[in-house]
Amino acid sequence: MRKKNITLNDIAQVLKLSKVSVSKALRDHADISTETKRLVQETAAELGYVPNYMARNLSSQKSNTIGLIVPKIAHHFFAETIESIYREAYKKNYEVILTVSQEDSANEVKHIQTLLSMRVDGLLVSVTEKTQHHKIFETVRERGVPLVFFDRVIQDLGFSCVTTDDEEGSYIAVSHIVNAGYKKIAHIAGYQHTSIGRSRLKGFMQAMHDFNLDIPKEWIVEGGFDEVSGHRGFKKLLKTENRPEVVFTVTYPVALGVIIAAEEMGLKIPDDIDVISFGGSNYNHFIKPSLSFVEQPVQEIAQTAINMLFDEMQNPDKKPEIIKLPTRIVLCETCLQNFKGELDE
Amino acid sequence: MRKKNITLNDIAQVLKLSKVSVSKALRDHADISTETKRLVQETAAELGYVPNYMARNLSSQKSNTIGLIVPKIAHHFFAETIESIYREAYKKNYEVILTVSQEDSANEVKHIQTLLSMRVDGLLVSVTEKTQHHKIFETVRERGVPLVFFDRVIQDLGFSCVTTDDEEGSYIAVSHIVNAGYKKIAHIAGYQHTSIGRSRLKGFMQAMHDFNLDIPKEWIVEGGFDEVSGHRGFKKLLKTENRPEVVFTVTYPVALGVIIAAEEMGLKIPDDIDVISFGGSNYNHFIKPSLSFVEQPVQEIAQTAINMLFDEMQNPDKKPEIIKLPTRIVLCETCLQNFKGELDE
DNA sequence: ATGAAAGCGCTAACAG
DNA sequence: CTGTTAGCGCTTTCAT
Repeated sequence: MRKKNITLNDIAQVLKLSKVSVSKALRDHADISTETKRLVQETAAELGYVPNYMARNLSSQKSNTIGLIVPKIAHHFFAETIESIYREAYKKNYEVILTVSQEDSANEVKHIQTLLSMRVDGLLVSVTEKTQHHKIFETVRERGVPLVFFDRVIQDLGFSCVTTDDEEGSYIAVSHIVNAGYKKIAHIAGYQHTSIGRSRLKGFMQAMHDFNLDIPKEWIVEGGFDEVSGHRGFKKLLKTENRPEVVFTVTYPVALGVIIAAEEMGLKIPDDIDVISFGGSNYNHFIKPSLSFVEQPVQEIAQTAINMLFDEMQNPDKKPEIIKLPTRIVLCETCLQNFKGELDE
Repeated sequence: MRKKNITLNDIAQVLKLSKVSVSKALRDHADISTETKRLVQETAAELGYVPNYMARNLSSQKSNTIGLIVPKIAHHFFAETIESIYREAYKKNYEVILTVSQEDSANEVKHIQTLLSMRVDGLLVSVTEKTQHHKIFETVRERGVPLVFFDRVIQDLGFSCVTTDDEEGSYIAVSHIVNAGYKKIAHIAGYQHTSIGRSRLKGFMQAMHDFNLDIPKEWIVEGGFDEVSGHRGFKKLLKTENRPEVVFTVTYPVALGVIIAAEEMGLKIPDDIDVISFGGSNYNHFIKPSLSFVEQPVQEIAQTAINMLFDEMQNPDKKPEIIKLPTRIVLCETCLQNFKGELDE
């Protein structure tokens, strides 16, 4: 027995106006007298009028929504990013349609199609750790829907990208590790078909090279971005004869995997083996030992990405930009120093 | 220079069919011959046709979306719940529109209005810790939009509710604490205008009563659900002469606040004062000491809630149900026992 | 098996 | 300032 929805016409009839005037009044259009506006607003409220966005959007040819695609939610970086994006979008009176690919690129494709069908005004995407086929993004390009990649990006597609300066971040991490007195440094890296996997490894290599440090092949292990990958990677790493003194992980969850693996193997962190990670977590203070890490500018990434998207929505001919935001290192209980008494000077 | 969107008509013209037939063919309607269907699907793909959901929904009077409102995302319970809800919705080919109230009931109202405007087919909501005015929910009722509350619910509004069995969970927690040998038990409780705040306190009181334990007034501190509240609550609790031996917190983040406060005061957990919480976290294994806690059936809540919602969407006259899902206790490094050598038997 | 007509609720363009 | 006329792209009867 659901009540029929009130429409513009219903209000118009009550007030003996045309629905156009009502529509205008409701949207505070300059055409309408203050008096009529008041009247319309009042009766709309009385009748419990709820505008129908589907109709509004269909006729105005814009949806006032942006589509957001992330690989997962229950992850510090994405949870924070999503919250920031929602906040920014609300400020500009946009609605966000969030979809979760669950690290599955088939889902990703499906979601982009859905979002296109919904006629979102723009797209914000962070790709899965498996995304390889770029055909769907060409479709997006063809439809002329503005898109901005963030964090996990695909650079050569002609879309704007906002990321952490991953390369520099890794470089900073290695510099710090070296300063702490280590020479035998391993890297549990991300998949090399992903942007962050590649850039973080690249910064690592560059730094190692600049510091004249050896990089035995076994000290670089490639994998995903989650705990399981960290666990697996660490075990693999410790199988070799030539053990590293410290492990730099591509993400925080990977470092967590390392902690578990180390515990299983009876290794104490940071005494037996030390750890530092790319990316932190809001509960890092609570874990023992709390990890030193390269901090990503989470808020800034979200804000920059959505602002760029809005820019492109307003100006479709805007040239795509690649933006890399700087990191800083946060020191906690790991990788403090390895001098066992010797001083830095 | 964005390309014009392909419509049904475009396909129809190419194929010299009517748009009706094309529409039917695309939706695999029984009216259409297999041959024509194939033809239509092919050219649709060729032309890069993307259906316009706004138009489809406007004309079919349903949106195939459900609205989801949560107080925050970056919180273990909600992050997990949201992921589950998305998964379930995708299975049934529904899209989810997530909105975040940020614990602000004005936002909550605004979001519900937006969601109603979007003509979502159903609503899934967990209210803010401040929600007091229920007028908006009456609006939802009047519009006949199915709604299911989950976790943070409002019971007396005639909507279905799915929650943890909070009362029982608290009871179990206290039972366990007593078994561990404690008698002086405090509770950092949630706001008493919230469902979970009330139920968790109620279970606590009942258990204390059944075990014939004293509850000095100062041992019950009321507040919010976040770290800050825990921190504040603990400090307040420890000001009294008569210190409790153990603190039972209304949420996991509150327990984290307690940990910080205890650390600041130089108190060791669990030796100087012990802690147990309602609700856990996926990183609990990593913190020291890892907390024992009452585990909420996160997945089940999400699944039950969304299934009930789908039921109500299909059968609008279905009676609302109140469902409480059982908890279990998870023992980690706190609240293990307080016998200092004495055995349990 | 196919299509013509009507309409979902709204906004835009143009007149008065 | 107010209203008329046309759609937006699709689905739903109801004919044929």
